[in-house]
Amino acid sequence: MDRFVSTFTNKIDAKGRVSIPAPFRAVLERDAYSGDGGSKDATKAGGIYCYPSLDAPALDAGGERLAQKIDRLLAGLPDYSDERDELSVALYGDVQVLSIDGDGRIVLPETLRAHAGVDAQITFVGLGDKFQMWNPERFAERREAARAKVHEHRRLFASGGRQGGDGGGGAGGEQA
Amino acid sequence: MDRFVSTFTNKIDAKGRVSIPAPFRAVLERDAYSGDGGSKDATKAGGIYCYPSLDAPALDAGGERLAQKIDRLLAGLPDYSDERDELSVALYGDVQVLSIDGDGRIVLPETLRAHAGVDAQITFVGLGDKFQMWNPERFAERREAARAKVHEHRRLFASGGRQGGDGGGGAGGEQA
DNA sequence: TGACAACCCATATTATCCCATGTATACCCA
DNA sequence: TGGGTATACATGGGATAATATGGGTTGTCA
Repeated sequence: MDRFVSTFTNKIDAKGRVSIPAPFRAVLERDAYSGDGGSKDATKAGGIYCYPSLDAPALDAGGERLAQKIDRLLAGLPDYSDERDELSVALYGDVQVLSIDGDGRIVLPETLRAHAGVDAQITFVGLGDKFQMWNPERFAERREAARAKVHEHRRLFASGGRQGGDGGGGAGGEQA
Repeated sequence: MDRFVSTFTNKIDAKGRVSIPAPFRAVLERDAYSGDGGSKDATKAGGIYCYPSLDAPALDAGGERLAQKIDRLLAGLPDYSDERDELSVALYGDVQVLSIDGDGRIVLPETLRAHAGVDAQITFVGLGDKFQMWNPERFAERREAARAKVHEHRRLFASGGRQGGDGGGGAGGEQA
């Protein structure tokens, strides 16, 4: 199963266009082909779902698999519950379907750019099922925080067998 | 089960390329073949997952098995939780998928080289499930520190007898 | 007709592939 | 056992393809 991994920083040009990192594009294409019955239509394969992150100044995006995941998430909540209504609005309400042009670029609408606080450059961050788009400076902070947290909690999930080298490497961690 | 063992030091050429030590390459290939249903696709078999070590100026790397380890780690967390997003950033976001060319080499991106502080040469250190890449001088220091520490703790687990303190380092046939 | 979006093309930079070389190790044969 | 050869590996360089990015042109809708 393909995942979105790594981070890439690309430019936003005068027209508001951004290149999707090629590895992400590859994941999206495979996703679209396998997701529905194999329509090779570029328009279909080229669309990504994008919406403001609920809890961060960033944008969440992904392909068919992400959309289906949201569906399943909502399906799990009871009909007519307040929670479901709110979540539906929050998730579906702000979703934009962005088409990818022949050169692998999308155009970010002003509302989305505002939410992420991006201007000249934008950072793509792979998160497995989806990816996020960040203002590069803000992401740097976020990344540090995340690394600190993993470092802090590492022993919690290190239980499942000797969590590899950092356990072993831990013997030598005293520099740095 | 194959493991990464020993240490090797190779050169980084003008283009940023490094040869993966042949024994490590062999482990990676077997890993990729056994990991998924036997796709002999070179692209698949040729990729290694690499990310900055959390607590050392080094790079962690491995094959499919390492990737699956990360997946399992995240699979336990609920979708769309803050915690999951945060861990995803540190785990997926920092990972780079480096493809191995026909000559068994990878290209280390500038960001990774910076984190490890490597320039002309780089030391590969086998750690079982994964391996690390170090600046040769720094690794020499770390290894001394690790040996000292092992020696210090030796009596704690010395009951078993065959506790060859070498760790992996000492066994290593340094080359180059 | 004007603004905006989709499309097409040009280009520089970067990564990927392919081939050549030197060297150390393993192998073979006398 | 010694000499010679073959093989595998690390490494360097050049050619080629992919990618990101800038600019222009056409089409579309208000």
